Amino acid sequence: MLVVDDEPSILRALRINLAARNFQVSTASDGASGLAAMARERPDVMILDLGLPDMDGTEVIRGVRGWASTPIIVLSVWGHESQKVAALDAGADDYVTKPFGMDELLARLRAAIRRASPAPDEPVVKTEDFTVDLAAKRVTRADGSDVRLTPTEWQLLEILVRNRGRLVTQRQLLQEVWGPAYETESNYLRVYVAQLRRKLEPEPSRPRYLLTESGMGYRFDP
Amino acid sequence: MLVVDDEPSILRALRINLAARNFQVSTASDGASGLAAMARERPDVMILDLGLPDMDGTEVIRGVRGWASTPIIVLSVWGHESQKVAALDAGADDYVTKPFGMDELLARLRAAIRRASPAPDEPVVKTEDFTVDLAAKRVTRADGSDVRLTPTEWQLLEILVRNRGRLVTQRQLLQEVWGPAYETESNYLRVYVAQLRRKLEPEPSRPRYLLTESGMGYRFDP
DNA sequence: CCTGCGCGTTAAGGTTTCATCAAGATCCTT
DNA sequence: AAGGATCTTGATGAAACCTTAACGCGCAGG
Repeated sequence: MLVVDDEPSILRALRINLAARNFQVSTASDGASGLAAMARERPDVMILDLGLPDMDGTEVIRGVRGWASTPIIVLSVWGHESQKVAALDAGADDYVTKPFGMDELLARLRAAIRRASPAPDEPVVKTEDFTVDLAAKRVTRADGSDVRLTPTEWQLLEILVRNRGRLVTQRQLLQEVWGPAYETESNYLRVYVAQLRRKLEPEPSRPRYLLTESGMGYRFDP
Repeated sequence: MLVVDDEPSILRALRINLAARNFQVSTASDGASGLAAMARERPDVMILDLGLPDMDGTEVIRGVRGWASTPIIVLSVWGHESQKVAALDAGADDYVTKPFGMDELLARLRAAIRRASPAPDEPVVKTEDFTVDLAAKRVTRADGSDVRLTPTEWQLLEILVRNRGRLVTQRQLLQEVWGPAYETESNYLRVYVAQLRRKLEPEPSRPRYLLTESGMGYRFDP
């Protein structure tokens, strides 16, 4: 996170408060060095005071918007409404007037960050023989062909893949796929694990990825 | 655009000003009808007054955020800072205190809309048999002829194409096309997917692009 | 050696889900 | 106000899926 402000007191207050929330804070005290820091460090958010000594705040905003869509929160002493409009239309994401409450600023920061990171990238798990894409709900064999999985098969595989390398107990599997009432129906597991092996393993009767831990549960080993 | 406020004077002022800017405005005067209107009309932005007669404003925000990421701008008389924090953390995008300047509100609206419609990464998707142009809302067959799609057909196709390669659950499709109240009407999907196939697939009864994943949803595979 | 247990495998039945068609209801335009 | 397009709704046969039961195998303990 980058804070650009020419008042040392504000800079200090922000640095302390933000650092206390585990934000990585860097600072700049004029527009030019702010833009330079922006290019150098690529922060997640920029907090920008409009009253800078060297250049107009909207110029800084435009300078950033030319190449990045990083959220910009503008900070400013109470000015004319047209100033807010200019800053927002230049590409700012939010506008807070000083004096401001730290809690409000933090909340607006969270909102800006939340908006900017919409894609919690789901992992793609690869093995030598197939690839599991959790986001697309898709399994592809090494030769490129798709594997057709039924809903239950997919649920089961998903749990095992999300816990890859770890042993998952029969109880947990049954509970998450079939519900708490089926905790003891380990028959279901045998049937469905066998189906998954038939579809995924190069040698279904000698499993390499979907391993049985006798008496306990199953493990997916990539 | 949807405005939810219980003060008729504000409602009128906003309606006039927004309509003058060529916004399509619809209104609601309490939380419940606001949520209903949201589901029914799918506006691009929601302007929400926190002081509603029937329910807490943050509840409305959460109600929307449960299924949509439509920008929400909160309007409120000056209150305690914690109110702002609560609204923003519930999922609001911006917070404006009354009395407010119309120009500022409009600028914040523009900012919210700008953020919500990010640069479409790949607005044209091609297959061997047809081309979908998301920006122009147009589908062209390989021989150059246009495909006529009804609004509902287009909405459905758009979601599938935007998520190309990924499985989209029935739930998500129903929610985004027909609204959260239709989550279980999977009949609609069958009818409309069949229509899309009839218009796009070379062999409608043996789909190549619009694939069914039984029990889970549909997938567009280019 | 026999027995019991856990696991793998297979297949049949019953149920759910899907594709397709068509008729009414509704919306929109003329 | 009529007509066409579009959207709902219901019914039907077909396909996919889930459940269940039966049987074989290997292994440990009696």
